[in-house]
Amino acid sequence: MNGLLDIYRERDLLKDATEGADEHLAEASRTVYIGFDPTASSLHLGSLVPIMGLMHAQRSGHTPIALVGGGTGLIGDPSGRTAERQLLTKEKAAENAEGIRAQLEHYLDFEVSTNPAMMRNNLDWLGNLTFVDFLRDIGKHFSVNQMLAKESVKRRIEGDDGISYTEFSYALLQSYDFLELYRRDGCTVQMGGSDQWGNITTGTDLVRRVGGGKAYGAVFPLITNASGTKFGKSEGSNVWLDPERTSPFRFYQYWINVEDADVVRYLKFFTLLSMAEIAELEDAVEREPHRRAAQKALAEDVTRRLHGESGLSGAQRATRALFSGDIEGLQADEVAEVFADVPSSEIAAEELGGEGASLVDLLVSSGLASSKGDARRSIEGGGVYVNGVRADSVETRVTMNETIDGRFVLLRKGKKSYHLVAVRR
RNA sequence: GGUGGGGUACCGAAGCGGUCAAACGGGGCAGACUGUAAAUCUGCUGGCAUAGCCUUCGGAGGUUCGAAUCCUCCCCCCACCA
Repeated sequence: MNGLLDIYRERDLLKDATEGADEHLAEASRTVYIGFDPTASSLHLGSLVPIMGLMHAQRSGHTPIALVGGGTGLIGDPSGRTAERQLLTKEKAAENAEGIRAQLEHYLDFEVSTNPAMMRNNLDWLGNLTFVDFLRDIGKHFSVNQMLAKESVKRRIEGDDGISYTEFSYALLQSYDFLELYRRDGCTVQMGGSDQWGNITTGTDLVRRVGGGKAYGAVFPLITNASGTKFGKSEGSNVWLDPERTSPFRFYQYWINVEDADVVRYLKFFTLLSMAEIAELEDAVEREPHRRAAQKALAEDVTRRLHGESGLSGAQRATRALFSGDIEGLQADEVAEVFADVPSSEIAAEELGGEGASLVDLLVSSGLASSKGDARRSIEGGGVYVNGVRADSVETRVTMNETIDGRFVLLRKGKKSYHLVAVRR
């Protein structure tokens, strides 16, 4: 029997696992959990590996639990803050949990009768926990000596930054989560990113000591880029799963732009394509890299899963129009449709009358430039296009003559940043 | 509480009375080359009314013709000691 961990291994998704986890997961259907941080109402790409981990687990017959840290999220990382830390209200935490659940539904099945996915919020038990109870029931079972030996703690103590008591205690709270899930849902396995290894093993210890049962842990590798930049960031900001925050078009583009050196690993991580299919794509990267078959397959699969067939086709239409066709030939209606996904703003028709509006101002108001100076520098560097035509002067003004059917002006900065200005009458 | 070392632009890090909007590296943005890739090369990277002006070097005062640089007080961080 092929266990869950073998599936992870095959896809390079397993960094480490506790003793006996292999057999435990191969023998029978188990309940496994991963924690997600609910500081925002949306997850981003950093959570995609754990999500895929749960997805594989459910597909192999296990019951996945997504735990949102409504309680632990409150104390998270206290360093580097000067402003008063705004505590999440219970309502806000619940609201964020709802948003996260909606996103997880694209990956996990909450309805299936045999092993439906579940959501839990640790605020349910941490919220009522008193400090004294915590010290008596949980703290008692931890040895400070052992905790100091944990890699994550040791590094902080030896480093220049030190570690606060709050953060030091974080591992205990996370361990307590595991214990609660073990008691409530019979959960025996916790998974997470490799940075969670210390917290996870601390949890398995607690379950053994207090719960009297066996518990296991497994961690996924940290995802890196071949070029050393941060995975999951596009132009410096997070790529979100929420279409309101990251449009399907941008999401699709993120994957299309994955470099050759990463694409095969990402196919293993983020799609369910078989190893044979991936091997074929790997071969294609080798033989005819310019076709970028692997990037396209990756972008297609990942976008379809999250944004559905219509989200995918919209993204592809926009991509075709932007990168292979010339937009000059498009009708206004087509422009509107194709760029539905692209950031847009409005401008009053009067502003384009007569002399028109200055391109510099438009770049600033559209957000393509952060200041007028920035806008000027971009134009001087030859990186700004109006309706696909390079702007050659910082004095350029945009008038009604430049609009597409009097309805739109398409601004572009560099190769990939677009902004559609709609004319309001 | 004591002693010592620090707080400089997105990050790291120079500068230690004028030539400082502040070296250098990283990151970011743009251009060239390409395959919407990587690597490489080039330019830019506080704001504005851009040959000029304004606001920045933890905070507030002060000395000086002139301060990131000197003085005073305060705040914060780190290490060691208690």
